[in-house]
Amino acid sequence: MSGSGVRPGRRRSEESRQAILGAAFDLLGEVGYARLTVEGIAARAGTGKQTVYRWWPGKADVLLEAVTAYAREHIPLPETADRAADLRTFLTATFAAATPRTTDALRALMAEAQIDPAFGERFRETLLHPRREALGAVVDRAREAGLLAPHLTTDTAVDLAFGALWYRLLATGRPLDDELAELLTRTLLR
Amino acid sequence: MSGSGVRPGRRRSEESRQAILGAAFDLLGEVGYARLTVEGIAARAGTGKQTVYRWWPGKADVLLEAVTAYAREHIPLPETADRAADLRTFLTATFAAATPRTTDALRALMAEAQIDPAFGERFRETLLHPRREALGAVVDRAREAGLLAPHLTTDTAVDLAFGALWYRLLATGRPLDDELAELLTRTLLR
Amino acid sequence: MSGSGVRPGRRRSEESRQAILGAAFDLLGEVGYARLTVEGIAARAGTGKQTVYRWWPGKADVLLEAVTAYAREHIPLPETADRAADLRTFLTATFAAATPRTTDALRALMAEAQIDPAFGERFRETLLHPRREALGAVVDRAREAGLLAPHLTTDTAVDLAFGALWYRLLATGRPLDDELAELLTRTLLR
Amino acid sequence: MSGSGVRPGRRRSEESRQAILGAAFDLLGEVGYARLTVEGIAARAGTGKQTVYRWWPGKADVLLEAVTAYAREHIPLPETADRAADLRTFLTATFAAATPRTTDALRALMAEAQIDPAFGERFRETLLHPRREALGAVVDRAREAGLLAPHLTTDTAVDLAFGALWYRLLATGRPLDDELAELLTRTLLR
DNA sequence: ACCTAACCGAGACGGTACGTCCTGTCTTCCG
DNA sequence: CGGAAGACAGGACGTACCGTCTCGGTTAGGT
Repeated sequence: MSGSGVRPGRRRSEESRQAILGAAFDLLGEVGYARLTVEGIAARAGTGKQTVYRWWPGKADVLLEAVTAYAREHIPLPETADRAADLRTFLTATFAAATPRTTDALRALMAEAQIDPAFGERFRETLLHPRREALGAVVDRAREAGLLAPHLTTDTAVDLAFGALWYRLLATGRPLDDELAELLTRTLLR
Repeated sequence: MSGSGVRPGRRRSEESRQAILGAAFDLLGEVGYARLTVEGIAARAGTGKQTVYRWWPGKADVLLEAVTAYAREHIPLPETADRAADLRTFLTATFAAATPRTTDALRALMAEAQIDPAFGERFRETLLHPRREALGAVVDRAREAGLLAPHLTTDTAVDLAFGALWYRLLATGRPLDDELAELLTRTLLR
Repeated sequence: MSGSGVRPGRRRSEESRQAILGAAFDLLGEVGYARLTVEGIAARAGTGKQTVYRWWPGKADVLLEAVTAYAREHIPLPETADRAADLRTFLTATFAAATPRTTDALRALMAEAQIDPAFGERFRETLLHPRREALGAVVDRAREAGLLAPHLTTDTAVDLAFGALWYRLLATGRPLDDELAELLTRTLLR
Repeated sequence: MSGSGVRPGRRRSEESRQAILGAAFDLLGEVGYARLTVEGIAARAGTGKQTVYRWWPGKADVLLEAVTAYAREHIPLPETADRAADLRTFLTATFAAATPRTTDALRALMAEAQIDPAFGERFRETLLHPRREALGAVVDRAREAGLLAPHLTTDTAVDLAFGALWYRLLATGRPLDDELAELLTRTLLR
């Protein structure tokens, strides 16, 4: 019997998984990434340290999972007849997802990606590339309609948009608002 | 005048200072920022740990000093009659300064700035702001000549240029080449 | 019943405990107390420093445990009909336990007890008091038989005996031999 | 030939010497021997560290000088016709010199003597031996008068007296009072 | 009056060890 | 057999002192 993929033993506790993701996110807001520890996450979640290490390589990957789940839910991929508006909509929605809490997480993840190359790879694969693909699709549709500025390739256009986004996130703290979305749209399209 | 600035006691050792900056830079290349330690820097430099901590808060500030010294020496501020060419020249020189070794240091510093807010403040003050000021001056002179794209403010233009620079540095690894400098120039100036 | 004393989690490693006690004792003989360090003990024992600090407050307490174990095993409490002989026997056995290696440890412990009052309290409670009690019992039995010198109380007699012992240990280096045991016996009893 | 020991140059500052001895003694009382540091002594005395190290090997030797000066001044060597009374007088005066402040210093010195063998040698030579000589002289005069207990040598008698003294100082904290002086006199003389 | 020598306070230097914190792994018992 | 509890080996942290080495400046002969 035992059948298909059903293995013996206790199943992974969905409750623990949620508790760990939540604890990591909460603690990040409370103490900051520098003082966020796996021990602290486990303690807050009411689990053992091993339960964290069993499912994630370290604290950064816990946050990464928390953030990607959030992004998957909150950022749509617009596809209407007005391809210029689609771009503006995408950027506005992307910026709107950058709440103070997700902002903290994103900055921490980008930092960790610089420090730990192996995590950097996972970070790019899991979060950065999918976002590039999404924006790239919107930009491509604009180009097909002849709206893209002629000296820009898709990749470079994406670099400019996400460059501005991350630069404000990481370096200046200037807001990710509708004004920036509008400005980027005009810069990329014309 | 004023005087009295002469304090008693042994002077700071310039030899140790140089040895520490050099050791930090070398070790960063050899083992990466994650495994760069103050202990390691001191050992390599042939100094005591306390001599590092006496003059710098931590390993990030050592690297910051090493990098700012480099930037001060290698990036000129062009001021010719051709204000469009000045922008292209500035960006090209900036990108050319991003050698593999300085690139590693910059990525580490930006990462540390996210993780340690106090260092972040010093990083912005010491490295980011001066670079923004420099590019801002070049952009301003272009605007005075009516060359800047009309929908761009100086700050936003700087955001776009440095955004692209840092995004490629931190996220994609795409090259900082003359092509990018040319493209940015055309995007900003129109 | 028996109550709940069973906790989850890994048990204390008896192997590490023994290794630490042994390493401390060996290193004391090799380098002396001044250059005996917790780091050295842990390294020699093949454990982490934290495993020492988890169970002992510092290097002195490690030695104290090693010495008390030794004393417990090697010094009997004689109780025969000849109460004068009992005293002589007790002193002789006590002196015989002062091998070069235990002597080193005892001198270090007495020194540390002077320097660190909190350790001093533990030292008295763990090693000094029990030894006083033991000798006190022998002296008491002698007094009940009318053998004790009339002007001596039990406490004072004990002070004289242990005073001579420790003074030779700490100050003069003169031997703790049978002659001293005999002489103390005659001085205390008569 | 030239003159004996007359050298050119600035003379040793008696003021600094006194300030250092006083600072060491005061700080010992305030913070205890464990937290007494050469840096602290120099700072309190208003001198440089080098001035301490120029004249003393370390903090223990500073205290040793302070204590021996005290002993030299306060403990007489009685020499009357009543040789039994002389012994009692000597012990009483010795015990009286053990004020709380000198007691702290003596305990610290004996501790340091165990830990640092080189200092131990200086300690014995400077403080312990002279005191033994003094008591030995008194005991010898008693023996010449036929007053010493017959089974005691001079050395052993001195061991018993100083043994009780140091044992109470280091181990039990019981008082060094006239009762102990009287009791030792009776025990040694018979 | 200058020279040279030894001292002085101050404080940076190369080092060592401290005691703490966290990592990632490993037992142990419970459900 | 997953999971909590928690001990384990390892290693960096930032601090405190050690004893030494410059500094500029003072105080004394010797010439």
